[in-house]
Amino acid sequence: MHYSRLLIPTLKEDPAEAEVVSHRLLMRAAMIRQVARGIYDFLPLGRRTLRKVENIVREELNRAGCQEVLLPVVCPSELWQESGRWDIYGKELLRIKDRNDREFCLGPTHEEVMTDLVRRDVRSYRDLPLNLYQIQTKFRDEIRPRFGLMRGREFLMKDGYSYHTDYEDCLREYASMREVYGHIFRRCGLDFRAVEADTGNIGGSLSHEFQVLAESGEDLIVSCNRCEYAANVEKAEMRTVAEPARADAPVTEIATPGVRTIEEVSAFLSRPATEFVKTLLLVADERGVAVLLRGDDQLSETKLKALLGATDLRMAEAAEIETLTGAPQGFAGPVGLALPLYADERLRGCADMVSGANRADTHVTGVSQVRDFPGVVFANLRTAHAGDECARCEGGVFEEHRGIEVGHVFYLGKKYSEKLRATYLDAAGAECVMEMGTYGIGVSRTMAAAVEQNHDDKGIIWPVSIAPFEVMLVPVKWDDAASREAALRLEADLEAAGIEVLLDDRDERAGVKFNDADLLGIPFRVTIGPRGLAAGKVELKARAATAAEEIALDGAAARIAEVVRNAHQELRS
RNA sequence: CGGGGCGUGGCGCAGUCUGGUAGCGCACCUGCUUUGGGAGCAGGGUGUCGGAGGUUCAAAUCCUCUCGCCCCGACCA
Repeated sequence: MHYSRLLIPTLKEDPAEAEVVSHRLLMRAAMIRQVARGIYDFLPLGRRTLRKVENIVREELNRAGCQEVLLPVVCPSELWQESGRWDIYGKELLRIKDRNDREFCLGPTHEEVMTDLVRRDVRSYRDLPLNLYQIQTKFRDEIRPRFGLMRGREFLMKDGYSYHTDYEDCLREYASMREVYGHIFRRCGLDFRAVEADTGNIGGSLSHEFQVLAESGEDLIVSCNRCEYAANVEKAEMRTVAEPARADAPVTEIATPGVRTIEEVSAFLSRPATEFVKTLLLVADERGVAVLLRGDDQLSETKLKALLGATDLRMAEAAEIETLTGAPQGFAGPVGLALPLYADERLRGCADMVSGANRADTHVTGVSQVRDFPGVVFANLRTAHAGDECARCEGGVFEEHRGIEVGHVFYLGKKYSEKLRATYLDAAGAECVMEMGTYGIGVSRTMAAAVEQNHDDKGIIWPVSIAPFEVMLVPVKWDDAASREAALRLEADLEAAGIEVLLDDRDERAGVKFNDADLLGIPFRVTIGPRGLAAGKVELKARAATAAEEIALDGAAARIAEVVRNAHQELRS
């Protein structure tokens, strides 16, 4: 392919709105353009990379026995009414009406539609198991789209759903998908972790997220340095290490006018945050509860929600706090608080702590758990951090990473199949509800994650498996007949060898070509110039490498093709 | 939804406070010179100043409304 024939309007300057590396570089390298908030065009190069990711996904899934289908973008509300999600999904679900005033939504996920397909056409246990997937544009009207392709409203997603006769078979498929996802992301050249995750609103009880490690990631995860355990910090199970108990002290009230936050009170009293009981007021399914944490810990709402079995959980508003505690925000404490109390394990048996007094402008010191607030339910409620001890092994310690969630696998059970009556007849002729699993991959997000992980200050460094082209030919003097001839021949030879080649046939200065080549990030660059040709040589440089290698023009195509194949091979091992 | 910011040529921005002929850099077009890491000179085209309304002799600039985009928060596959 010749550069001048492709639409590649690279940008010399950073677009003002791009915050993160992938957004900036994908824009500058002319792979994407924003059309509206969270909605993007894919230009030719971007389309090619997206297609590469798609094809890796497709190949690996097909190999694992999954079948590709294509479901509609516009989905009738009836199915969503049936599952009950029409009313609970909220504003993220973009709802539209047709000319007859019938309600539809743009599919943000397709459990309903896929299950509808299956329930209509699958009758017998003989037809199961079944794993169907599609690669299709999704729309979620996110409150706050950001970071380019990382959190768009419209995005390309692979979503798959599996149907089984029983739990064991569903778990087998779940494990298989987990493994396949590993192959997929390895082939995409990504450094990632499969982490245990919360199942959120989708429901179900078993879930792994595939997190690409990157500073710009929106998720925080911990992984054990000793065993395989890795989890979202919201979910991670860690040990509570016993602290040396401090001596009891009498409860003493202290005037703290206008001093509210842990930081403020800590500074005011000159005592560390570790000696504070932080009291948070929340509303769980319309019911007020108080959660106690050590001053320096953060609540994991995920863990609390799981503990309470609540479907709706939110922080109390200022007015509600006054009603619940009798004091303005910033002065709540466990002593004498007439609410259900849930405390993080770390507070078990603590003594001589500081907390709010449930009275305006007043705190108390000398609070002891056993003596002053014995009636609490203890649980692991705090967010995990680096340095916490792993609960799954002996002696392991957590490391902390930021991650970009590019894939998830969920065991769903019968949540949707029951509501939508997806049933089959077993060998005995009895009607049974199917077991389900659901498996997603953010295809466009994976593309962004790859850039987050593979770039330098000059541009993108695509892993060869998802690069828009494998080799870029850069004749530094396009108007030099010998250079041109050598470049065209090399292009033909490489293409004959099945290599995807981008030939920069622009009549530009060398500097411009090199800079664009670095920006586009095509993994191998071959520089062709009069200087080298005089000696029968061209220059081969890996985008990721600093040094170039001189190779003989004679046999160059074979040599380059080999290097490219090796690079592919490395991602498969 | 709350807080903050920004909309001026394709891109990046100045000009707005203090109203008075709409600018700069890059890109683009033409010519000459140049040519292995974003060339030089000369010439050229490019704008409903996001939109609507208002104030004024006069509005990019002041006022009101509105739309879009970005950031922070709440929220969330």
